[in-house]
Amino acid sequence: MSNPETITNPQVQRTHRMMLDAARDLLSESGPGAITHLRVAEASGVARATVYRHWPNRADILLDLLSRSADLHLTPPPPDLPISGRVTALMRTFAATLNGDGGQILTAMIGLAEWDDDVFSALERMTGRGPRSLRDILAAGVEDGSVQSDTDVDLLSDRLIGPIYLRRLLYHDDITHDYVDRVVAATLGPYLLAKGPHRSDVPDLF
Amino acid sequence: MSNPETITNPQVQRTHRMMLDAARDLLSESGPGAITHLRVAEASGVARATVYRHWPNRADILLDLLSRSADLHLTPPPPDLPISGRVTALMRTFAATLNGDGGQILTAMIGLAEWDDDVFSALERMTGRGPRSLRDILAAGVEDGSVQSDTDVDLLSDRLIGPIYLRRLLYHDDITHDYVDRVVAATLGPYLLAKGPHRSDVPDLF
DNA sequence: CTTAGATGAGACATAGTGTATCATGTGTGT
DNA sequence: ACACACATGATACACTATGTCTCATCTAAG
Repeated sequence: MSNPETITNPQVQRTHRMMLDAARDLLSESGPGAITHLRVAEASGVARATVYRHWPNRADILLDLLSRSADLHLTPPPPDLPISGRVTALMRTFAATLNGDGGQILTAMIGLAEWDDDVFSALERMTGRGPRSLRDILAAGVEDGSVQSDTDVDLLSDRLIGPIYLRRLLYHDDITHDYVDRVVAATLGPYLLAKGPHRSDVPDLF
Repeated sequence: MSNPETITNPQVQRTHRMMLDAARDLLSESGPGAITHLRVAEASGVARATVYRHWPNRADILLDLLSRSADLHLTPPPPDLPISGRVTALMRTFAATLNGDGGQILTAMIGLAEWDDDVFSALERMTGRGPRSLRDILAAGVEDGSVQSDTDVDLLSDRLIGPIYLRRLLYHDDITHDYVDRVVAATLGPYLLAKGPHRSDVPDLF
């Protein structure tokens, strides 16, 4: 039961999904405070003890929800795009996740993670230290000479992602494509080396 | 009782402070989940009903704690420093707040703010949309010609603060002076116009 | 000294936690 | 088809916390 991936028993899968669906509804309707074993049991029609059997702690329910709904394992953009295009594409996808349910669950977990080490490590596993893909793209840029060679890739990644999180977590604003584009242009721009025709605008990917 | 500032009754002030002290201890020892009316009452020796009389909701206790302990109304640095120095000084002060108790309470409140509008507006009031002082400094820089005239001050402020929050909220890393300095150098640097001898390093203020 | 207001003490109904037991139902392998 | 393993349902229990209420007592201010 601890490894939901390896469960084949259809009975278990059925109840698990029923409870998760109920939990998802509770979350979007009334927030994370509404996610209790009791309410999930009542909302899903499952016995209360069964909810405890699937998730011993409340945080585990949220964790389970996040790992499913929030697609934080971002699909890497096509490598034939120029670096700036790949970075923009990745960050727009990331922004879309934050704008949706994922952002809500993520916010709740960031609060929980402050005092619960289990939640923190799970969170770290999912968010990564800034999406790894982003740093991979930047490193590839350094490799092929389109990004300055002395670039601190980790710091640049933080500087790209930081404003996005800030806007979502503290301002509660939707992260628009325009905002992403302006952050990328201002932050990544100075590190780009002219390779082919220089384009200050970003490709219209979506 | 709703306006703690206007209370003159020493009896009320006494019990209020006793409860706040107990709440502060509970928070740093066991996290925000430990802050319940019951525990605050027990830890402070005050009647349980009195705790409810001072703060109807749990979030109000955290709110009260944050508004006192977290010095988010940052003292503006001396105006005789160059812009880069003032920005660095302000951000180091800000980082120090986030590294301390303020960061812990802030994180808890960010989680609560997602579903509680009262908490959100209180949070917004305290954090501002990025510390106002920072944008004031940047605007002053544009004014006196030491920062490029076409600078988007709001965006630049986000890009300066974003990585700081990111490191604190998601990585749980202490925000070092070195980190602040590198963010400022990389982010603010390109917008600075040479005025007097250019210094890429930052003043050693602390 | 008197009075308004705050606190202390305790009761009450309700919600949620975490564990335990036992009967019943479901899936899997023989 | 059958038996066994296992998950679930139902229920009970002790415990913690919420939120409201009442009334006696204490404190501060006029």
